[in-house]
Amino acid sequence: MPKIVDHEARRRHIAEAVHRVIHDKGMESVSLRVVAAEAGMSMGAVQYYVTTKDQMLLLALERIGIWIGERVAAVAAHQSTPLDVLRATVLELLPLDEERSYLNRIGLAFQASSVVSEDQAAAMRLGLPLLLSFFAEQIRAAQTAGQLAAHLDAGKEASILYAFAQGVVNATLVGHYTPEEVAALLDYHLARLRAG
Amino acid sequence: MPKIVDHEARRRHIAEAVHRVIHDKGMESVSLRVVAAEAGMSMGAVQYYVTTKDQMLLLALERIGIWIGERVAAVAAHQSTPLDVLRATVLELLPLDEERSYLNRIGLAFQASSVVSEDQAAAMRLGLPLLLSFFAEQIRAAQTAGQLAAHLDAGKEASILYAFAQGVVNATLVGHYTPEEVAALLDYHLARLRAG
DNA sequence: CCTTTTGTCATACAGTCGCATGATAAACGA
DNA sequence: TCGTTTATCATGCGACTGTATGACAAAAGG
Repeated sequence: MPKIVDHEARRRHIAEAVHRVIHDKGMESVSLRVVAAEAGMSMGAVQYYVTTKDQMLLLALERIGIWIGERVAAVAAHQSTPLDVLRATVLELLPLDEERSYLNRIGLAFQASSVVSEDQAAAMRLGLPLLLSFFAEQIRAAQTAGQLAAHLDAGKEASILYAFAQGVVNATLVGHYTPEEVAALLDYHLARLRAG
Repeated sequence: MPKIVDHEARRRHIAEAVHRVIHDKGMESVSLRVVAAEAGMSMGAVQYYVTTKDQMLLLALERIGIWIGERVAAVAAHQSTPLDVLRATVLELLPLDEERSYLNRIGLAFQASSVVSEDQAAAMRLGLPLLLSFFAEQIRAAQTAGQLAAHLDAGKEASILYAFAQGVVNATLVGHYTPEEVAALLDYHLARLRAG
């Protein structure tokens, strides 16, 4: 077993163990020992790939950013019109089923954690502009295709759309909305953008 | 000093110490000892008013809900038209200055914590419908006053407005938006609701 | 064969955690 | 005045924390 080890795979394995711990017991119960147990390895092995707890959390944060990005890209690729892309990608970000709830629970935990850790905040800020500019791009494409009103400010609409999604995530995770209500809200908002 | 003590005041004092700890060092570093030190009292004294850590956090959560509610009510009382009320109360919820950032940092921490604690989630769900129905009420009033388009669904608009606010809070606390951008976004959205 | 590298492990360390307990002092009711 | 209640405090307990260290096994290079 020694010598030849796929470091990338090991790191991903650790990151996913962190994800599961955060999802099941919250950020407060993330510890090297707990994560090691969840990953099925000894504490020393975890320490070999991750020297500090902060680094471990940062690894898990980057990993989930990549994961979400891949999911969004995959969903976007299956749509035909810009408006469909927009709607589908926003839906992908909302906690409408178990897997998306899983991602959003972890995301919200890191959101709060980032307020206190500048390293994590910096990692969070990396993905955000990408998503916002992607949204804005789709809005502009939908405008030229006649799917959305031409007078909309694509940049501001993208920001509002993303903020709306994040806010809905918060409310839904504390149990305020059902998936049906969430989808209805999004469609109501998007319909508003169609008419001139 | 013994015997006659204002329990309400003591509890508020403890809750505010919890708030400061959460704001400065995050939810993870909330402990009975740290809070006691922050409150300037011994750990035993804290335990006398709060038997468990979870109870202490719940106290701090309820207290901040009350605080935000009072602030919103106070701001709303100083406005003349329904649309002004709406705009002013949403602005009050956003991290546009140090005090509102303070409140929102703590709020976001509890938002994440509530995902894992059902007690806290229940407390969170108490205030939410009140705010949403208040928003909806103001929207309807603005509609009858001719300030907002009559065809809007007041309930859905209220939900979207609140979700937008929460989402903007998240992004701003991570350092993505400046206060000016936040205010511009809100005004852009509200302006959209004016025209028919 | 021997040495070096790579990976894993158990353990030690000082510190903190939540919670429980018993002592103590101040003010009230009798 | 005396006991009771109210409030505060210091301290102990076992468990857990993040990090550091040294031993050790398996493969690779000489």
